[in-house]
Amino acid sequence: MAIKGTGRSPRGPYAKTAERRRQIAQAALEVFGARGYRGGTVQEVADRVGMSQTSVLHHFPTKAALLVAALEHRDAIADESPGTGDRFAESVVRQAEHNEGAPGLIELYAVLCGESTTEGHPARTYFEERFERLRSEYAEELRHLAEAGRLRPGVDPETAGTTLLALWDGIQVQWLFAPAEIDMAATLKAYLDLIMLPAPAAPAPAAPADAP
Amino acid sequence: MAIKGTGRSPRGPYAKTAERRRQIAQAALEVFGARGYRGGTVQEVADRVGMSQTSVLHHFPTKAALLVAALEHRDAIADESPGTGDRFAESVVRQAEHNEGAPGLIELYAVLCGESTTEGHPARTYFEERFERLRSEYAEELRHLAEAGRLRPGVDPETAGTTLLALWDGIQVQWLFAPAEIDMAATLKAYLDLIMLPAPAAPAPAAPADAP
DNA sequence: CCTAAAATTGAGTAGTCGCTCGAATTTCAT
DNA sequence: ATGAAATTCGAGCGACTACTCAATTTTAGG
Repeated sequence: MAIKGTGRSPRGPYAKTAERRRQIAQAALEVFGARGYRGGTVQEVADRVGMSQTSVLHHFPTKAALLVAALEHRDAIADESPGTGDRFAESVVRQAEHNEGAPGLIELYAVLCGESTTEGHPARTYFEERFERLRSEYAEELRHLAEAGRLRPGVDPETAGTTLLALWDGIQVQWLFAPAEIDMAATLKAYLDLIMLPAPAAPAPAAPADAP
Repeated sequence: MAIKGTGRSPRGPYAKTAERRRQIAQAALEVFGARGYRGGTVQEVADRVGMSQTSVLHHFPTKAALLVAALEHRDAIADESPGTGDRFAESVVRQAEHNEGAPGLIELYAVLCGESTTEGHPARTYFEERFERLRSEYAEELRHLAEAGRLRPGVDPETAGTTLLALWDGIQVQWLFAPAEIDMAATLKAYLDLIMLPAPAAPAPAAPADAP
């Protein structure tokens, strides 16, 4: 039998194709980050990879598909699942510091986030789902911290989660306009310090030590 | 001499012109809010006012000028100078509640804020200046509150001002994606309650009143 | 009323964009 | 090697864009 694996007769992609697609996605990330989706062009992406516009559209059939590829590529690079428990605040701050070193990621995020609120924008559902997912992830993490007594009394985990997400997005935009004046990580840390209580210095002793 | 006032011979604008320009600016606000600057068209603005594209460009010579007019029109409608002292927090929350009733203003702001971070965007300096102005306004207001002992110890006025601004912008974006789930005013109030201390119940009596 | 400035408009221009089509070239299992 | 599939590309299409120009209509000062 000449059939190998499933009986699909068409040949698969060539060896270098995966790498080519990654190059295109990276270029799309940079172009849409610098010019927006509506402002960027397929030609510009092609130029950056050094190939023809037609070839780019061979790998990603439409401009919208190119945007989706750019967003997925960004996810693969930027998004790190937040630490839990004690490490939650720490990991949020660390990721903010890390992103500061890759401005292209922040640009893409900020530009498309605003642009995608417009009618019929291909990234709309991406951001809708992302916001809902992150809100519930943050809220759950903060709920655990509250149960552990690490949250300042009166702080609502859902509200604080929404606030943290909004603050993060907002501070990125301000940073893009004035990178010298804005310290993203410090601002996030200040908010987290506000809603969180310091860990007990040591495992709380069952009974206070007697004074001699 | 036939010269009247300053010696300008050309006639001024007609009576209805000011109103026409306001209509155009309002339409531009709606169009750019719903489609963005790059996604919106001059023709669409003209259609909404019910006049030809050429006439719109007679009043505002370029598309960029149309955007500036839309932003200035928004400022005239939306921006209210924040109250001072005790009324600062109150007025921030009130303005958030008020804006919720005019989604077009929030759309324009959110869309253009992100879009204007891109290269050569005509609204870039508008947002640069706006952010810097609001940061210093908020910081100064919070500094006064700190001097009055109304700020929680350890809260830095500059950081809190930047945070408030970032939070406000970020929560607007989340609200645009999920208006049913997000309460902008409540989220802002929760942050303000976190950084502020309640006013002393009454002017501290010099001496406790005697009980008969 | 008259007339010059202001406002409005239809037609048109040059340019750009996403995308298609057919052909040439490269890859790679046989 | 060979040939079919995968990839690349030049040419071009149709639609849309901001903006211009010349001509007409409306306004209002004298």
